[in-house]
Amino acid sequence: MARDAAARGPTIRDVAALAGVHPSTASRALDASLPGRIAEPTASRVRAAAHALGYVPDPAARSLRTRRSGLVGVVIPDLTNPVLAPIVQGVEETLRAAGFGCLLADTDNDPAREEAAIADLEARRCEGLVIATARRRSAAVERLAKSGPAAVLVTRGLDTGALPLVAADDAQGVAAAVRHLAALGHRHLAHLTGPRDLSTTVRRARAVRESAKALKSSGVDVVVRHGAGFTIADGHRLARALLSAHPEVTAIVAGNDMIALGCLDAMAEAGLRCPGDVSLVGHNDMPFVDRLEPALTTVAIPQRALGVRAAEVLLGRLAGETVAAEPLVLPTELVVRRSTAPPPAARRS
Amino acid sequence: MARDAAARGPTIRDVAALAGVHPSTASRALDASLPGRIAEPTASRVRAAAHALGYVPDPAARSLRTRRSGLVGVVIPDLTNPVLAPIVQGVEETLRAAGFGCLLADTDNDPAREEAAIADLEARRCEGLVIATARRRSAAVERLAKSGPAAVLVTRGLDTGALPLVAADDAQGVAAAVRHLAALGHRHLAHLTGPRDLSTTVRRARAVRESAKALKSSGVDVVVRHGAGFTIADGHRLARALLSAHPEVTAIVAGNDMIALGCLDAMAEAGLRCPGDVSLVGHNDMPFVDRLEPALTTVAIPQRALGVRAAEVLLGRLAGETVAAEPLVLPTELVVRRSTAPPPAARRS
DNA sequence: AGTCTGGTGGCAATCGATTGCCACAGATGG
DNA sequence: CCATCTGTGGCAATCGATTGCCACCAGACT
Repeated sequence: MARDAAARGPTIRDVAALAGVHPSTASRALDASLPGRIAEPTASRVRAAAHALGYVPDPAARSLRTRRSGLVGVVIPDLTNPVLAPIVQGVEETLRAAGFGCLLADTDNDPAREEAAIADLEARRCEGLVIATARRRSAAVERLAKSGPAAVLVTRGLDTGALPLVAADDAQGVAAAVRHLAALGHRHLAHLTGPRDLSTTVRRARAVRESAKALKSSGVDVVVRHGAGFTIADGHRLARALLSAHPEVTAIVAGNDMIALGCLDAMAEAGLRCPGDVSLVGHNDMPFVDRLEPALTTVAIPQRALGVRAAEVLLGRLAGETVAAEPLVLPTELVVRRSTAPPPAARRS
Repeated sequence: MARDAAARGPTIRDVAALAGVHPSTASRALDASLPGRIAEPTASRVRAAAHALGYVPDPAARSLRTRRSGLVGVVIPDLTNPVLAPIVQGVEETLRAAGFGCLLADTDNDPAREEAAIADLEARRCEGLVIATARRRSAAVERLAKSGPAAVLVTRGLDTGALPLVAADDAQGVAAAVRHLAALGHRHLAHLTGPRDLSTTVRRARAVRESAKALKSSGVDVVVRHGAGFTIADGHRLARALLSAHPEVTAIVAGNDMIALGCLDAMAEAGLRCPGDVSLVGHNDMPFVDRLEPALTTVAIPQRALGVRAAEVLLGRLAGETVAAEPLVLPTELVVRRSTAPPPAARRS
């Protein structure tokens, strides 16, 4: 009974017949990019016929002929990371408004799955790719600069800069975080972050180092530690090790909010209070971190705007525009909440 | 320079030529569902040729001929609702493993956009639809029971039951919540929830009422209030009104975790402590509610499993199986954390 | 009056894979 | 020795929309 899926809809031939014209005329009449190609009386007759029949062009047939699929692939590392939701939303909304469909692929942070996902999306003839999973050097992603569909990276860029990147101005945000902590009186900072093969990691780590160096005359120093990933568990491990190895540290700048969450766990475990004993700054301002205990001070990135801009850059490329080689950098902002405070007086060195 | 996208890949004709066979033979040799149709030596020659050329069949051409697109549409109300992320992940992973691509559509909780999204997904010839946005009576969704691609609903069902539904056993979870509160000593409960046109809302509300009624002999009563949506703001409004109109209420069962968050805001505003003054139970156990202050007691639903099962049911339908008319109900579990406690003695009636 | 031009619309090829039907060869059996 | 059968592969139609090219017509200009 559920076999009647073969009920095919009307074709352009049906429309043409009803309107009393040739199929090619019907096709042109319905093509909005050809204004005036078909005389108005004829065109409106065709439109009326199409409407009467409920005609919807077959995308497969159209795609076969035009070599365009109307599809864009969106490759993300982990949908359950709340920071990605607004980004994907921005991408989807912008692309949909432009008539593209979004094929979603979650790689679970696995390079092998990323490569498979890109291959699959290519096989499906996506016209463009929005990639949020890129590692600094990734053969699969780099190849897209040479062949394959147009690709735009969000947040995570390539060392070679071979593909357009839309990212937040992490450096500025992180520098603000370091200055904020220094101004509160902290002198021994730590930066706990993710793996070195992600551009976000190195950008943020470099910014932490540089802004600490700029404050060296005030006695500020920083220890940087890299973990295997950007997860709560990674943050937990990193912070546990740090707190025992470097008891002098009174403030942590986390590589992202997930790591910050892990830091909170480690502090609780060690009997340290935040911000009483150790201050903490996150990164990304993902949803709900303002409702944590303590509400997290963090570097806010324009999540939705990142998605929107990435989609816009992609649309530009698809329209033939040449994109700037420089990454498109969107402003960040340090959001000060309750997880940062002056260091405990007793510890002050 | 970015204009060489016309570089078409090899076609089955090229493969056939290289293997020295007819294209139709090549097609059959590459079709895994036709074992033995082509003699093994020939078939392996074709496979070698395909591999050597890096042949990838053109989905448009295949789709045109076979009337199958390999696409499934996923319609969700709001990607930034964390409860959806694991569901979508489960759907995507299961569908991908079965060879389908996921076209994502976010409706922003807007029925008009839902209808548009469904129409678009149909126009793109999706073979199936996973819909998480259904209202109890929705012409656009109901029509899918009669025509259009196979559809499966997640979480939110239709009154008519015309489409298969995969949902959590809310009734059981909510009943456990009510019993938990009653056991703690609460007598005046409230249920603050979403709009009546969502099946989840009525399921949960009914379960609250019924389990309260079962405890009526113990003096338990409940007031139920419906809001416009399932957002934090809705919860906030609802709770503010409730707390002033019903000061006797000492425990709130929220329709979902977002509403619970809003309740927390309203309590803070009213100078009430949770759980000191008012206890609170959420629903869904979305990510991070265990890290709130206070950690939220909530009804956990098997989020990822819901997505997986929904995808499996859809795959079954696509394979021609007849699906049960009864909704597929997955077990829930009350997760007791810190937002529930005995009522303040002073208030006890 | 003849030719040119611009505006419309039709014709047919084309995109690439699939599949119903047919043909041929070799094997089997009567 | 012929008829039938089975296994293998080829032929050509087909899916539906698009588009390069051509044809026709009316009006305009010389």
